[in-house]
This record gives sequence, structure tokens and C-alpha cells, in this order.
Amino acid sequence: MSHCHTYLKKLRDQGYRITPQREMIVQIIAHCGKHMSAEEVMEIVREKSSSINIATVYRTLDMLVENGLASKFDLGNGKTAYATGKHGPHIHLVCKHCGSVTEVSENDISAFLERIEDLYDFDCHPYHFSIHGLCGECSNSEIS
Amino acid sequence: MSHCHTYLKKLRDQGYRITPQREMIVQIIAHCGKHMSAEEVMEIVREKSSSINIATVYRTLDMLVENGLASKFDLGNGKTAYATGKHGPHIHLVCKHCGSVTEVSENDISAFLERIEDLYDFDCHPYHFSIHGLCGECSNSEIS
DNA sequence: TCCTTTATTGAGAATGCTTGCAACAAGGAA
DNA sequence: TTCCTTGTTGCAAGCATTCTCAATAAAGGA
Repeated sequence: MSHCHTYLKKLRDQGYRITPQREMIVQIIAHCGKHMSAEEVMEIVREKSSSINIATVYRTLDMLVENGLASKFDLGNGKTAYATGKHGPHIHLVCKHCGSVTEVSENDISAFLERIEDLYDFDCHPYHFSIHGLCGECSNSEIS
Repeated sequence: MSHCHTYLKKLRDQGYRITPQREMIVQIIAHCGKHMSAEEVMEIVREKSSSINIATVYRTLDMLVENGLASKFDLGNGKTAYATGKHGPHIHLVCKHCGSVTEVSENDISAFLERIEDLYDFDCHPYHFSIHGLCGECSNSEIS
């Protein structure tokens, strides 16, 4: 069912081994519509009466992000959220007061960035941006 | 000397108490041109042969950020950097490979955001954005 | 100058996440 | 099907940061 198998195939094609832990984690975040933290993934794992170490959850989620199968973003309160289905650059608007997250869709990004004032149209009153990526030097050198 | 006193006065005017710890921390980051981590602030404190608890360093730095006297940004490797002198929105470009940080000056922000492709002119190959601020709801309600 | 109020500090526990390493197991080769 | 190589896992320790709470000390008032 769903895109789980696509995800797993993609990983296998990249040379990753498919373990029961990875299958379960991929299934969980692929089926859950919203973004979730590593701890939330753990809770669902526990409900299924199996056990995966939290380090493995983090490692698997980060691996999915590395391979463009999921995205990861800082919620600003010391916690990190993960979600599937986003590729390429995308933007999360995080409220530092209530923690709400608004996602700017891939189609809207260009329009969104055209003018900084547009932020207010998104009800976002910014105080800080971070853009994570590779600098010129690093994107020139070969990185696995 | 320098803007230390301006900073301290601003804090006092806001109702904060001026403690020796706060004076020392403000002096350190106001005099140090570059951005620094809480741990780097601690090292300088130790060189001055006094001692401040690390929790106090974090609390003071965060207080400066809250009051617009400093900025704070995620270096992407689990560490956080602080720097004085920036007000309003500003952008840090963080390389996930080498950790280098490029700052987009306040004057350049609008131009920078005009088109997402401009990122490449900054030698930034993006994979993720976060914009931290207040959502509409929270910026309407009164927040201290 | 001394008192009182209340913000601030230090200490240590707690949280969220990462890392090092030995044991284990996926997946290709024989 | 069995074996071997090497990627993965679990565990425990480590790191950066935050939180709780009792003790302390700014700063204003008497």
C-alpha cells in the first residue's frame, strides 16, 4: 500500500540495506500526513509492540532527509520535525510563540520570495532566517 | 567604552537588573566582532578568572536576542551562535558540509530575496529554509 | 543606610539529539 | 543454502541547551 515500497526501493537502489527497523519507520512517516518528531515516531513504534532504539530512529530519519525522501526542520524550541513528500527547497514558517508551522508550497516559493514584504501576507512577522545548504566550495568538491 | 553602556542602559530601561554577570557577558559579545557560541563566551569569562554558570550565559544571550540587542542562529550542527549589532530580519547562509556562515547584509536582503535563483550568486545551494517569527495570531495578541 | 521585594543566579537534573563501538544481520557471491 | 563482507543496530556515554528550585542580591523606598 501507498508509496512505502517506492521509498524502500529507492533506498535499496542507493545501496542501503532494508532492515525491519527502516521498513517500519518509513511506513510510519509515509502514512502520517503531518510532520512528526522522532519521539512521536517512537510512540507509534511502541504501540506496535516492537522496539527500535531512538538512535536508529534519528539515523533513519536523517538518512531519508539526505536522500530527499523527507524533510527536516527546526521547530525553534529545541525540537526537530520530520515529514515525507517534499523535495527540493521548501520553506517552513515557524511561530516562536505558539510553535505553529505554516508550510509554503513548492509552487509558491518563487512568488513568496519575490518581496520580503510578502511575508506579512503569510501572517509571518519574521525575526530570523536560516538557509541551510552547501556553500560554493563544498558543492564543487565531491560529497557522497 | 564602546556600545556596552548603551546596551546596559537599554536593558535597565526595560526593567532588567544589571548584574556583574550580565555586564561581563554584554561586554564580551559587544567587543568581539564575530559571532560566538555560549561555550566561547564561557572561555573568555574563564580567562578573566571569574566564573559564571553556563546557564546564566545562555539566559543572558537569549535575553539580548529577545530585546533585539543580539541575533541568534542555528549553525546546523547542533550548535547555536550569537552576535550583537543586528536588528530586524537578517539571513545567515549555513553550509551543511563545512559549517561556514555567510551573512546577507540588511541592505541586500530585498535584492537577495527577489528571486530564489539569486541564492546561487551567493554560492549557496539550498536544501532548506526556516523563517522564524511570529504568526498573525500571536503578533496580534499582546506578548511581553 | 538599612529593608523589602522580587528578579537573577548557580547547581544539578532533565531533555533532545549525536556518537563510538562491539555485536548483529542484510544481501551478494560461491 | 551457506558464507562473507560490511552496513546497521543497540547501548551507553557525551554534548548542547533548558528547566527547576532554593539561595542570593539588585534596586527602589523608608
